[in-house]
Amino acid sequence: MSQTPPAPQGRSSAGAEAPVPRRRVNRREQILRTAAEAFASQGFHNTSLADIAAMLDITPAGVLHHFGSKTDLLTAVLELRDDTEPAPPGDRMLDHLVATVERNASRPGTTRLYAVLSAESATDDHPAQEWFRNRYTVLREEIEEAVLERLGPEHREAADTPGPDGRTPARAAATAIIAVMDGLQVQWLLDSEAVDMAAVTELVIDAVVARLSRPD
Amino acid sequence: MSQTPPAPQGRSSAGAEAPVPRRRVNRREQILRTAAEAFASQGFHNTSLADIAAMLDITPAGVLHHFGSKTDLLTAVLELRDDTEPAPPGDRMLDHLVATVERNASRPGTTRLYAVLSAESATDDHPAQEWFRNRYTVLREEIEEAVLERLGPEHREAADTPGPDGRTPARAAATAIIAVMDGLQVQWLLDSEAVDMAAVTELVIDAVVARLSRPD
DNA sequence: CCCCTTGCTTAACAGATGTTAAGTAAGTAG
DNA sequence: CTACTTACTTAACATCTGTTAAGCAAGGGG
Repeated sequence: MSQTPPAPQGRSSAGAEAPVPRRRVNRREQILRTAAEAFASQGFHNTSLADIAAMLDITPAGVLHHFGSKTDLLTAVLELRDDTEPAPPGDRMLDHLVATVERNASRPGTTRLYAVLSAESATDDHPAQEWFRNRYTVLREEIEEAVLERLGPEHREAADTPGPDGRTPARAAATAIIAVMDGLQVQWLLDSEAVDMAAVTELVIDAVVARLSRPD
Repeated sequence: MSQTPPAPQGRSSAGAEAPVPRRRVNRREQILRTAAEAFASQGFHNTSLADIAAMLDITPAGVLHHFGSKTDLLTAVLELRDDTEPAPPGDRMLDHLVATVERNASRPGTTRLYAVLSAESATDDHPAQEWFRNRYTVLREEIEEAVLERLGPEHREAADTPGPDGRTPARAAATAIIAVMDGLQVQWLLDSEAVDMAAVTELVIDAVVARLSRPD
């Protein structure tokens, strides 16, 4: 399960080293990034504190000194959103989504983190469940708004009118866009040659928006 | 993690029972279904043989008597496709997909099994990785064919012509359709009230096919 | 009646798991 | 120099992990 043997438990190997210059840089963040990497590679349940500790060359207890428990660590990792740029408001957010997907394609680590954890969170009593539930709710609202914006005033009303099930077409479109982005990640992670995430995302956004403009 | 205490390890509780009429029905299948249920609820790594054994009221070793290892169990579970009806060929397969999604919405168990395992399989050295990689490859080919069929002869050629990246529009559409179905499952598992899987799937299929008909 | 197969059990294993408590060494502020 | 804080370590824990080996009870076929 882990990638290295039990780990010799103790700084670097031999003893005649320079005492390591006591980093003043946030050790917390360093651990956080390492943990994120590990969770992305192996999922949450299949990553042990020993794995993470070994990557940092410290002991499991050393990790727990900064975060009280493994669950707390996960929570902190999820909170560490590295959206360098905030999503622009209005319908330009849809372009931003495609750009984000494109950027993700060059960073398998972050991509895997959310792809793996979001699905894992759907299991019983998973500590990240509430976090993802809330994330999807907010995302659906934001993207719905962006879709309405792009449609323009003449189609806006139709797309904003709830159907028989109480859900608006624009909301369905938003749900679809999020779903494509998520689903693509899994396919891409398994076979990156076969999938162009950004192109397919763009295709779906355009297609769905066009569909709301004229239902035929 | 498990749902019951360590499990008293031994058939039913007291001893004065009828000897249990030695089921002749395939015990293997019974175990398989139970394991599928457990993997769906908790994922593969987070499910122990003890969990599965407890649900069957036997010991972990009893489970391993039928399947040599936990990994073998997973493989067997994945092979157990319960597609009651085989997918129809031609463009009617697209309708079949929507019907399948609709049926999935009434069976959270199976839905969760594939949603959770497919994402989990994207982690390092996961035993189900090859299985899912192959599954997606085949699915993409089949759905691409169905999309071309639906487009009709007049648009077929354009959709079947590879773009600059060597991938055909129809293939991109197939990738998109699969991605939506997968992504929807996670959103739905986390918040079934908020998502109508079948409706959104249909929306995307229609929208994407229409888009291939007239690119605007 | 014997033997084989099926379906388990009990026992033991080697190792990993998250977490705790207590101690230690180094830097920092006063 | 002293007191405090930070960042760990060592040690121990209780529990769970998948897996193996050997044995036993029941039913069926001969």
